[in-house]
Amino acid sequence: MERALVWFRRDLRVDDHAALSHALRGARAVWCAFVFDRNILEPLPRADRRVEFIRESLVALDRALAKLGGGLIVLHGDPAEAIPKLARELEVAAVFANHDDDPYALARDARVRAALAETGIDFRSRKDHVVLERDELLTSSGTPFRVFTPYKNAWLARVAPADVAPHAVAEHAPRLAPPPENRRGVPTLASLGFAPTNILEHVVPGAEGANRLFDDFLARIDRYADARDYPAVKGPSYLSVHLRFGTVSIRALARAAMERMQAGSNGAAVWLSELIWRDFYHQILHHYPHVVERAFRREYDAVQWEEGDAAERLLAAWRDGRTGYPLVDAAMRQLAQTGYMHNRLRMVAASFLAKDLGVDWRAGERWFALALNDFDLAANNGGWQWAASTGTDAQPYFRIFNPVSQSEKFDPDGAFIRRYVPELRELSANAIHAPWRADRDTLAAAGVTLGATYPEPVVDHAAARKRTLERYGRVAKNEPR
DNA sequence: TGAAATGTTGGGGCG
DNA sequence: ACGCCCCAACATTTC
Repeated sequence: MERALVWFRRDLRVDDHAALSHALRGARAVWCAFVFDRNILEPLPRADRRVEFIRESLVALDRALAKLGGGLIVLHGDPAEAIPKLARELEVAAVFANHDDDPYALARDARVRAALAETGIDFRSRKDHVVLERDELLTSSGTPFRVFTPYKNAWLARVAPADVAPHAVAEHAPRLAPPPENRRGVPTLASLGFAPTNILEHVVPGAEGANRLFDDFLARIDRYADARDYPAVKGPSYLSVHLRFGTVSIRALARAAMERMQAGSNGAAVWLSELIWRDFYHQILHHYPHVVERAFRREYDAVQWEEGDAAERLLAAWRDGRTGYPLVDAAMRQLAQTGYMHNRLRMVAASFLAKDLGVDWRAGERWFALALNDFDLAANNGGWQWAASTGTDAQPYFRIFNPVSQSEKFDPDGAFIRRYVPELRELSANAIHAPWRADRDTLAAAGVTLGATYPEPVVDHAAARKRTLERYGRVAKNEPR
């Protein structure tokens, strides 16, 4: 093949890149392109941290490609038009891309493929974003795994070094072609119609940002198992946003985790499980796309969630971090302020919305989808369905988090709460988890007035718990399965 | 990748 | 010394 085009989407790096490696090995001249997808950008609020992360990561990607003699062509429009147009202009024989199994992306790629085919251009896509995808790992009877633990065991038994070996790029780099003169440069945020955000205060974009985090994490991965549940502690890798946009390769992470696990690190084993959860939810989305709209366990589509103004007010209080439950509020404010939320808190916040407020989990899922820098449809949907007990391998519906005991367990001295709910800063560890239980003097001494400086609890947990047991119990009785 | 309700046990205070 | 009660601590079951 003489000429090829690599279309970057959620894989904004040069190293260990399946489509790029494949194209470089198959063609004499290879161009690289990214499209700011109008269909995705248009409905977004005019300030979105992800758009800024992507833009900055593209600048880094362009620089990395330029160092190898190439560069990045960045377009703005509908990919189904922009990619075929560019491919014809460059007279390539094929467009290479990595799989993206989100429903929108599948439809988009089908349109691109069809439009390319009109002028005889191939569309070739490869697995890149997960270690095992689609039908690669099935039960012995040939059905998809629906429960995590057997999936994980099969995954560990099945994944060989070859599955996580890097896709070579550097040695074929001389085949990279520089962008045409009129196609140079990454558009500014303003020219895309977006305002700057605060993401650069929290995240270093691009492969360099990912590598820094990864180095930092490898130095403490052995402590991951013990540290990961405490939001005030630096336990997690914080790599999720980089995994989402492919500024780091999943294979590089899995490789390191497997090596350290074999060397006896329990922390590495637990962290690898989290990477396997990611593969698990991606194959769930592939096999059961109805989860995007409905419960994985269809009988739970019949759950009667709270509705009307009261439900809207509860949802707004949850979203804005003013439920009166300090850990929940701290979590929701961390999300709004930084675009990140600690994983333990995602479970606490999701459980609170579905099982304390009785609000349809899909409303929470939508908010997370807007606010999370690392938002990934498969993982976000899986996590929400798990928390709402409607999902695959979900917790039983009667398992209901107590937001106060979760707080006492996982933020024992209240350090995390104080960081994001500063109006409670002066409360002692005894009082901070449930300020409404503290006596008048304690609150006054800390400058707290419930209902004025900090909300009263929007619901009573014990009563909410009973309502939730009834809400789900009706379904479980009516439609056993 | 719970929590609450209920049951059991055992130590200590006390008459 | 003994029975009785209380209740914390732990275990089991129930949701």
